[in-house]
Amino acid sequence: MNLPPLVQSFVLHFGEMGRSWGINRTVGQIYALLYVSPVPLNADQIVEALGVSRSNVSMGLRELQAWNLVLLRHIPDDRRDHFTTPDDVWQILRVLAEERKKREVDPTLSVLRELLMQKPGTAEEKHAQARMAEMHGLIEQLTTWYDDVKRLETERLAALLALGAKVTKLMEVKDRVVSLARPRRAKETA
Amino acid sequence: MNLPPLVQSFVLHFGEMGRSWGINRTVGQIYALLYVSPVPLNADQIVEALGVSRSNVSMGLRELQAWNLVLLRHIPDDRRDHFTTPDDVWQILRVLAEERKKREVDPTLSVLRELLMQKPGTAEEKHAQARMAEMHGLIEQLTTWYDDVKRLETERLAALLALGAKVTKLMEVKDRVVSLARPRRAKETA
DNA sequence: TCAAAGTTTCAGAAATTCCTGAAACCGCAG
DNA sequence: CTGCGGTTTCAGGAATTTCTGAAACTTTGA
Repeated sequence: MNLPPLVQSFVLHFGEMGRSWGINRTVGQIYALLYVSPVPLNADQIVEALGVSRSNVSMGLRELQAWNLVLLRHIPDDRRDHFTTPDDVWQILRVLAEERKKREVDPTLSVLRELLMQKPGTAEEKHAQARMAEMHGLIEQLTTWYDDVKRLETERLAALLALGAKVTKLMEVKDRVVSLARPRRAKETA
Repeated sequence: MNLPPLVQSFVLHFGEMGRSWGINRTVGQIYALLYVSPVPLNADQIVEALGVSRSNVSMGLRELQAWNLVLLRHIPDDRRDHFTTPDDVWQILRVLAEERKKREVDPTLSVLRELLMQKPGTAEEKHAQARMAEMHGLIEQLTTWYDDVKRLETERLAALLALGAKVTKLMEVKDRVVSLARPRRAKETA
């Protein structure tokens, strides 16, 4: 591996991190390299930079494409494919969230749904099913929220983030306003 | 493996899922089993239920404890340790988020911070550092938000979730109210 | 149509991770 | 102290994943 030290540390870290992250070392390194590179790179340049085999790079790039984490760039007068990462980090975040959901959450959700359809035989199964229902409910809430939020433009999303827990303040205010606006009845909170 | 079919499917699914999830098959299975079990189980019962070796179960339980995903339960007049999962799914969610952050995000954040302190030599390094700064900024925003939100009680958190993207509506309302309340100057949005 | 440049596939070698059985360990009751 | 019920550790074999080099395939320009 022949890279400026700063870049090298970054690349190596991503390689290791990839592990706890569902992608392999090489894939992590390729991504990191493309992420910090000022220009799109072709496969051979990646081979050169990382010191891994050509085929390994090829497979890595395929995987990153499957994750929608790299883009193909055509350089004029060069037949070879060149690769970059999307450069807006928010965009990257969205892609990442979407892909992980697809891989880690959706399959579980569908298994749960299926199991919840079945008739429990024993009391034990009944209990198990109740627990599964709890899990299913939570995951469904989370994904609904996510589907909702992911549609926001970046600017609004950022604003929301910045607000953080203070949103609850906003909610309190709203509740108060609402209950002022119409005569108080029993405990009702919109 | 000798389990009611419903439970078995669930357990097997978690075993497979564990893969894309940073834990190994056995650990996933143990967790799933404890999650749906109506009573705390001891190690031998787990061995029996899953058909894996005693030592494998022992290691699995250790790992789950490291993740704070299982609880030790003492059953009167029984020397053996019994295990369950926390039963509030929201609680589980919190633990999970916390642990994953600790493992997947914090190390990256600290590497980034370190690399950002260094003086870039070449122009290439300078660009790389700028990219790292972007990434660092985003991650920091996200973790700040997370730290903020994780402190909310479950009820509020759920309310927030339910609101979903509608929060932005709330924000718009607020902006309008604020700008009504005081005389309009230049473009200022609190 | 062919050759050259580039890319992908794939079988098996290398590396890593997971799992097991045996042995060591621990705490306690007798 | 000793034996027992119980738990943990660990070396090495099994299984899985990752990586490589060679061969096959594709595209393009002449």
